[in-house]
Amino acid sequence: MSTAYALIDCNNFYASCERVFDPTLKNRPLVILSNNDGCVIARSGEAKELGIPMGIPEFKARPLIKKHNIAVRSSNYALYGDMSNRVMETLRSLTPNLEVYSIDEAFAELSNRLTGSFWDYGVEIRERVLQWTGMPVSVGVAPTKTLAKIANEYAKSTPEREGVMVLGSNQVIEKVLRQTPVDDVWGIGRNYSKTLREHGIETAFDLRNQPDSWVRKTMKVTGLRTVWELRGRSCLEIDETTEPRKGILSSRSFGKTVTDCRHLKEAVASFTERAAEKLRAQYCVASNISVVLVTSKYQNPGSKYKFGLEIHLPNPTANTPRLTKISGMCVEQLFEPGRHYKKAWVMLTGIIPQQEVQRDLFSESSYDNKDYSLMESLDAINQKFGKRTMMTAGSGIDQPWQMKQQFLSRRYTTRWDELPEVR
DNA sequence: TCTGGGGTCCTAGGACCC
DNA sequence: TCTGGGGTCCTAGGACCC
Repeated sequence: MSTAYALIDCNNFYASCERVFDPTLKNRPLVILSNNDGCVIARSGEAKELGIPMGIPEFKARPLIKKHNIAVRSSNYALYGDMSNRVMETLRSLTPNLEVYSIDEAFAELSNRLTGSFWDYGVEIRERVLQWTGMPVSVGVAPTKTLAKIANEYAKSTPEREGVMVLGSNQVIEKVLRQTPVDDVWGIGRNYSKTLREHGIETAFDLRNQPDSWVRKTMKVTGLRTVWELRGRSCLEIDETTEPRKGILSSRSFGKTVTDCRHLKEAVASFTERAAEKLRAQYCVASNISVVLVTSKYQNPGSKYKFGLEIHLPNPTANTPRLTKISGMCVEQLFEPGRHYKKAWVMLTGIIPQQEVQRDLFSESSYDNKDYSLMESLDAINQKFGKRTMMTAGSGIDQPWQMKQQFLSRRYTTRWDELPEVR
């Protein structure tokens, strides 16, 4: 193996973050709920063993939670985001070629190492991250990213591996692929795995042995890449760049259903505010904004429950008041009395770097220097004094639609007033 | 009663151009 | 009856990821 990829993945990331700052949670089963406390989105190892499934609605899990005295937390993204940065910085101290793939995983490219030393490298990563951040991680090493994912999974589920697995020789790869259910392969989701199983393809090993033409036909080029990667031919490279996002979405379910237009406009205004903030954080402007209002899809199954509108902005902008005004007009058009709204979202697309904006000489509404410095001060104030210190009046003060967060832990690392205390 | 919030890539098909 | 051949751009929708 001359070039190899490592996948470093935090174990039960959200649960581990909570534990770093609250030792009473050690060894106790723990679940983390989605925004709005709707579903279980993360579980500690103990909670998994007790049979709490991923994604289950909280009310369905409640009997088990009671029975086993499982600890419950609302998701605390301020805390998780900060912990994630610490882990990634630690990884960068050990490997220059790092691709941060998600909040809790990163790929590293390892060139010119001897097979023997991959294992040592994995152990070193684990030890350093644990020591510097308190976060347990697992490491999988293999000739391709797809195989590194599988190696990582194997390291996690096989305690004897002590959190590190190297897939080097063909014999070992084959043995592990035979044990890997096809739906555990990266890139194979619910739909494809159903199709594959209908064709008698049960394991990663079976999938690897399918002819290219059939794979291409049933799973398109992305599927073919997956199969080649399983065969050890690398098709996916390390991507270290952080390109600007192509779309920025801000959405929330409401704490309780919203039926009046004013509150709906407030909610959408505040989502617009957040989206615009993200947009400016990457020094970009948007050329389109779309607003979607959502009612319950469970209430009248099959009937329409999403109502959306997209507006093209002749002059791309990142100006919050301007965007808020447009999204408010969308709400007015979409709103129908009598509907019970559960959720809304605001999406910004057609995103281009600020400097590349075509100036429109005859219009005052382009994103000019005055706009820019106003927004810059707004962001600076909110960063210094906390979110929503300054906001547009349209986003409402009382915000009755705010999400439920009954079990929120403190933002230990990002708020002075919520630092952990030692007695 | 109660069901998350972000993202990516690919493809097909239509509009439109020369 | 016969009815070009190529291209681009955009959108909607479907698949996937964490």
